[in-house]
Amino acid sequence: MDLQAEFEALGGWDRRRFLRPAARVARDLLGAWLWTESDKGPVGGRIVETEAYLPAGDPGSHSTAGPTARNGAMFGPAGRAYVYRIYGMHLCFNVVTGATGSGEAVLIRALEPLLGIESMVERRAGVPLLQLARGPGNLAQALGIDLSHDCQDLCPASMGTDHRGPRIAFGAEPLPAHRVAWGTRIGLGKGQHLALRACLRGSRWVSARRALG
DNA sequence: TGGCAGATTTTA
DNA sequence: AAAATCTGCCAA
Repeated sequence: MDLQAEFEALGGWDRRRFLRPAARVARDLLGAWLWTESDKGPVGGRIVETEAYLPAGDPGSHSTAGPTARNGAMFGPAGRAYVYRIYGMHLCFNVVTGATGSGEAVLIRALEPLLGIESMVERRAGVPLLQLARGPGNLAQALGIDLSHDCQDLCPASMGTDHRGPRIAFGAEPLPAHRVAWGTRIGLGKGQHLALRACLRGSRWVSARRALG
């Protein structure tokens, strides 16, 4: 099927898909479409790499010590964005999951660019196609995600013409289990032992190749 | 291909 | 002081 046709055939977003535990949502998001709207239409692609951050007992999660000014979105309803600045210069984009107040989310680490590639090239200034949206900071830049999107609802009842923020739509069919590879999360000081990083097995678009199951 | 330093600023 | 990162530079 043609890419544009595949994109248009997506049912749209569904908040119920985000009400599940983060590790489950991390898996379900592989193969889902993530995009933002621009003057020239949708900009984004197919998600190939995610990381789950658990509500409790996860020392690697921002939510581990309870709500703060930064992580407030994590304790809000599922299906909203959690966007934060890291290392003083990059942004990371997450989807809040689970029950309201539980403090869990899924970090979107990489996607396969499929929609509005020209816009991503423009934003990423001379970067090769392979690296357009590889790694969470790069992905946020390619899609034009910024701090104003923090706490934004990814699943509005209707999409007004002025909606520019990120959107996610799941594919009709779930990805078969053998297409999913799990590994440990990247860049953490604590909680490194947990295998909560999900990758589309064999995808060239993932951000790191190390130790996938 | 792999390791490391540097950029840069908010956060707890 | 450390951080859910990225890039360029170096060595092998």
